[in-house]
Amino acid sequence: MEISSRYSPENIEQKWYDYWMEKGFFKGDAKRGKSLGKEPYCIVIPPPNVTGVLHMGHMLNNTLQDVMVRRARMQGKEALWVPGTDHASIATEAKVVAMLKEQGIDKKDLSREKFLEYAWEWKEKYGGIILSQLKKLGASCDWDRTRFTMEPSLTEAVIDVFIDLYNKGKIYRGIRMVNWDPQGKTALSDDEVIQKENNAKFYYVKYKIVDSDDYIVVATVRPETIMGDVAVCVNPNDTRYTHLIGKKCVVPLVNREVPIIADDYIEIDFGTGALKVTPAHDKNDYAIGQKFGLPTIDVLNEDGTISEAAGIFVGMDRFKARKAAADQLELEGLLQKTEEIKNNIGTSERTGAVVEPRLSMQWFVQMEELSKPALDNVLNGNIKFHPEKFVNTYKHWMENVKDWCISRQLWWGQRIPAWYDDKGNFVVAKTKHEAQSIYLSKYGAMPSELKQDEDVLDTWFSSWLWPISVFDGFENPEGEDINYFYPTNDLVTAPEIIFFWVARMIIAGYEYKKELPFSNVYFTGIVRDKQGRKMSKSLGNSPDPLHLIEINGADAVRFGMMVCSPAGNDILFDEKYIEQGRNFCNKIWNAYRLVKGLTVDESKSGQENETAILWFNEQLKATTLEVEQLYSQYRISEALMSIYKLIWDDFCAWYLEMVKPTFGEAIDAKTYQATLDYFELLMQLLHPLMPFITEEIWHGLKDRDSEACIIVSNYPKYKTDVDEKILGDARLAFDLISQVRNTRSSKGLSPKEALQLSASKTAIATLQEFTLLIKKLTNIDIINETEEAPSATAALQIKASTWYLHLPISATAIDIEAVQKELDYTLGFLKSVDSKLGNEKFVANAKPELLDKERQKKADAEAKIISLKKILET
RNA sequence: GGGAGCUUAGCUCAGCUGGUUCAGAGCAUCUGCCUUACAAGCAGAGGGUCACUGGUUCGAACCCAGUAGCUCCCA
Repeated sequence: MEISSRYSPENIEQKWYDYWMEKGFFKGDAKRGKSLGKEPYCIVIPPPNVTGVLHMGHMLNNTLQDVMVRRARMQGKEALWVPGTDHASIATEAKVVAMLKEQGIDKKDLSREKFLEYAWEWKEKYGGIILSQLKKLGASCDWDRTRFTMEPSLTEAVIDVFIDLYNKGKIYRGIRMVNWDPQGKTALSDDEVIQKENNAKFYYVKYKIVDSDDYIVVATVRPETIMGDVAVCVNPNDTRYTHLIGKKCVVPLVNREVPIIADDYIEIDFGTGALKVTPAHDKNDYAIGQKFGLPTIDVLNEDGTISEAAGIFVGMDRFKARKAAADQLELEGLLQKTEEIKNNIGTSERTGAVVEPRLSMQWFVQMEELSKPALDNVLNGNIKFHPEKFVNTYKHWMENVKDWCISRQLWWGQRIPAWYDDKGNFVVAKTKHEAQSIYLSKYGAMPSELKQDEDVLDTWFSSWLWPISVFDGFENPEGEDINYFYPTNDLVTAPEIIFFWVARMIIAGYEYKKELPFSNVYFTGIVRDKQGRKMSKSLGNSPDPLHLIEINGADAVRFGMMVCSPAGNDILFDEKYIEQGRNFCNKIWNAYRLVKGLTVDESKSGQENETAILWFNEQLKATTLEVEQLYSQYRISEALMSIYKLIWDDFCAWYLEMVKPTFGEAIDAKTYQATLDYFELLMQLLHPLMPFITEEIWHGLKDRDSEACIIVSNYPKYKTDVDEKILGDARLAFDLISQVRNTRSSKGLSPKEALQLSASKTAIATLQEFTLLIKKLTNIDIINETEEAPSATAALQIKASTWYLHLPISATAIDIEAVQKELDYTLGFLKSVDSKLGNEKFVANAKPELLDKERQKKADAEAKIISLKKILET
């Protein structure tokens, strides 16, 4: 069989993905799981935004989920990974509006129904892109279960939950200062607002004191809101202004007389110490307004233009109005000065527009009580966060949780099930019909007309139900799936949505299932470029993941993502990592070529390979256990690195070199079988991380039944303890081997020239099992027994014993300096051990095991010193 | 302004309850090799006052305090 010396993933990956799909290996089945008594293992995907295309963050996130679910599947659990997307109200609506605009259609000219038709059309066309991209990555989702937050069952769940919470008094409607996105023309929750540093100007504006020629100067960054001023506020302890408190001043531009009030909220040192109070346009001002019973004058329209109420600049955009107001003030001589400053402004996560604090009537969820069990169960460890540090963040947020604004002034989403009469009375009900009967019983008369709320619910109000709603757990609380797969096991997500989503899912879990939605939350890092910048479309610093897969193969890309992503740390992505993955694939592939190219000779005993086989078995066992440990701590990158080294160093560099027959020779059957078995186990160990190449090789190694695939094979597992003795001996043998090779290379001796070794009887005895291997791997033909240092040799120090490599006369010069250095180090080391052992407090306080260890160190060091001195004497 | 976290080789990170044969890994760098599985490879090598300053301790990269720098979250 001719196999290429380079691994080419292109055909292999598609082939196996199709095959897995055809065989239905990705399916999770509650009935099957239950009847076979299997443990369920479930992940629900953090539903990607339906408008999204695959980016590096998705790659990282979904590779991790795939690793976990594949491993669970191989461990014999009934594994299920539920895929899906969310409807992303704002983002999708913005996309659809933009698309319509290109076609010359204005949203304003469309009815709600017509608009939604377009939106659904758009969703059908583009909404599945991201999921199909995940398939290229190898994601083993149960695609038949793909859910969407706006499909009927999930929508019904949202509406039912809204009604339920309303009836429990947990949802209310009220006028609040909300974050307003003037571009999306909708309210946003606090979490959808991103603070950005901004260069702004402080305008120092003179407010004339009534009945006086005096002025009070107010510093503001927002002169366009002056028309909404209803007071000027100073700190009562600010002696500069004490005489003005209680007087009135004149608001410039509109010449309105307003009071000068005092409150200790004002920071004396900030600006001029005098604050203009604009309750309609600032959260803190609003609070002051409430406290002092001041009116509110809303000078902005919903699109961010100046409103009628302002009296001037009506219809002008807010930023233009800022300039206009400043110019006007300047003209009137009321602008004392300006000053450049840096401040933070809120921007909309979705549209990027500068968010406007705005008073409006919105729906809210009362969070304080609802969040209690969600906080408790994270703090007590029922739900674990990885890394743990996020518990702090979570705790802080939950202890200061604010009510959640859930209404959005959009059409794409679940419409709020509230019904209004023409007087503004309302009832909450699932249908108009029900609304009418509730209305009747509530208000004692039939309404002339009931109109449903125009607004829809926040997308996260759908997503927080996701772990329940994907199993139709609201519709059918006793359903087979929800009972079997809920609570789910692991959630993998980005820390930036810990509040948006993770916290709220936990809340919903306890509210509606009286139980946690998942046991573990793994927070990934943010994918950055190697300069540490967040990857983003606008920076253009994000590679196209599909292109990367095309060029390098999904396995290499997965390797690259996993190897540089320690839990919870941001990852500084560099294509070098993918190259490393590609090289790794090639390494595995060539090992496979070697093994497949061997011819077997049944007549050979293979006795010389016994040690190699025994040793590798223990090494494989040890690493498998270590990997198990690492997985349980969610240290995926370290698990991968352990497997990498096991395959590359232990298997390829040591084991295969040990058992490889000399050129042209055949291998014995027993060793060949052991090698195939090991290779198979290695592939299984690696499969969750690199699914395609492992499946390919696994099939190539042995003849398989048609149903057998690595993806559903049994994950390597060991019950017996590791034989530390053979691992320790192997380390010594490897040390000796590399020292021999090293000496050869430093003396310029060809590896082809056979040499001899000498060592004491005891030294040889320690490595008895490995002598054949040592000879083979270093091209040594004879090992002599000697108690004295032979001449014309290089001394190799292996722990406490010395080995002598016989050299041709031309290369006999001993590196005295190196030996002396070694001796000095060892003497120093012995001294520190001695001083420790001579220290009464140490001997009294240290644990007995530690004492033994120190005594052993002492003995070893002493032996080493003796042999080093001997070398120097000769 | 409040809170959390980070600072270990050129880079990305390990280093679990303090104990020098633990200062480590991968990548990168350098040297020598196309040695019949693999140059996407093999054999070697160099590289760190564990941010800084004090303290606790028989002993500190690890614990404590302070300083500096960086990051994130909240206002």
